[in-house]
Amino acid sequence: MGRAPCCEKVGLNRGRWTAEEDEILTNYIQANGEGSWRSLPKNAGLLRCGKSCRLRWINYLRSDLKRGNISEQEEEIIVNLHASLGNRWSLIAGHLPGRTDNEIKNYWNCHLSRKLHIFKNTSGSETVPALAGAVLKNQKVGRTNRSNKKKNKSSIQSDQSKDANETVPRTPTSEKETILSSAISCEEETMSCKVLLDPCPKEERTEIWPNMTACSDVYAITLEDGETKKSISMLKPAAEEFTSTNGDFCDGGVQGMKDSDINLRLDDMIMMVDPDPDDDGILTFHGNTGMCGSGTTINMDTRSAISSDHQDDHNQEETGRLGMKLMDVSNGEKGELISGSDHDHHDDGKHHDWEEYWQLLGEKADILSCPWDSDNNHGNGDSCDYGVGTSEMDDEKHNAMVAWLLS
DNA sequence: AAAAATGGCAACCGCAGACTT
DNA sequence: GAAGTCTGCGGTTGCCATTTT
Repeated sequence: MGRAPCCEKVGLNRGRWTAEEDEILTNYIQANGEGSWRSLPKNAGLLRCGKSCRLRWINYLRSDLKRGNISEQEEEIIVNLHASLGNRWSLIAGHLPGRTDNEIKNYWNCHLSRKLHIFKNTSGSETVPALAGAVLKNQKVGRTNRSNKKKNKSSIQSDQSKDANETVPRTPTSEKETILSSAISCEEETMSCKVLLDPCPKEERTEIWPNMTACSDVYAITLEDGETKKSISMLKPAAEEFTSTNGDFCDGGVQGMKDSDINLRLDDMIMMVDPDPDDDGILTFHGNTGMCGSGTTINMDTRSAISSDHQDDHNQEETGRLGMKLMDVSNGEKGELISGSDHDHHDDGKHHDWEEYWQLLGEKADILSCPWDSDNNHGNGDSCDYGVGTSEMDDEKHNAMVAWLLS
């Protein structure tokens, strides 16, 4: 069935609203209330599309709108909510009284995504935090040069369509989102895991890890279980520290980071995530964009932690903890327990084949449709022989990996 | 001083779910 | 249950002001 147009566009005004139109619309809504947008223009005597009227009212004329710049507190809320909600601007706006989804969306596209872009570019090519990349990738924005856009509209459009093929869907529906952001899902939704960008006040960082004075950023994983909320902070070392003692951080660790830090983090994570290892560790993992934000860090830290903490004793208890239950996210059927024991870093010096693991994971979880089987995602062996390129590992793969490590 | 680039905001478009007939 | 309509959402584009070259 073809969708009928919302209105006849012939003979209607478009573009900027005049003060007179604003007044007519305001007066009409004050007298008759909101709603019936389709018939409103006709009844009010406006030569506008109903949708246009609604948009004008919601985004500009409503009396309860807050004017002025977005405050730091509001920005923090936006960043945090975006980390957990993604581009659901209306939901985010719901937490910011007086702000509209359009306003927040514009603010994000103009300010925050640029900040993240800068963050990305100043973090070093080898240690690009996936957050910036993920955000930009998910949004597919990255404000382009308007002039160039005008000049090269056709080429830009072809590039966009190309991007669309290479990146995640631009607006996941709830179902799609379940698949995308919860590439790994567990039996029941009893907890959710979110990674928030830098929600930890700077002064608290030194309290958490006083020997990490050069930390440039803190990420936090927030676990929510009904009313309770637990947070785990993840530190991102300053760029200059983000190298290993021998050039291979997987084996050598990270300068400026002590093993105790790393182990503490993993232990904390395990305790937080799975306080009772005997249960099935029922968890659900959400928030792909946010989680991607700490991609490099978490990836590196947890691997390092595993290699230092668990490489010598992959006993059943530990691997049981690290195992996960998967379900087919597309049909809701439960999957079988997959243990990570065969894919970890063993003390024979060999790194077992993660690619096999991911393949298995994909089969079990029915997430093969996720676009992470690019050759670019295959480990090159230079930086780490886990079969997964660190900076190139894509979001879904990364999410799944972290979820696996956490669960 | 002029042109180009950039920033910021407002508005439009198309899609999809909810609702109605 | 199907068809039609309404509404809301997110992505994109247009326009204008400001800044940079």
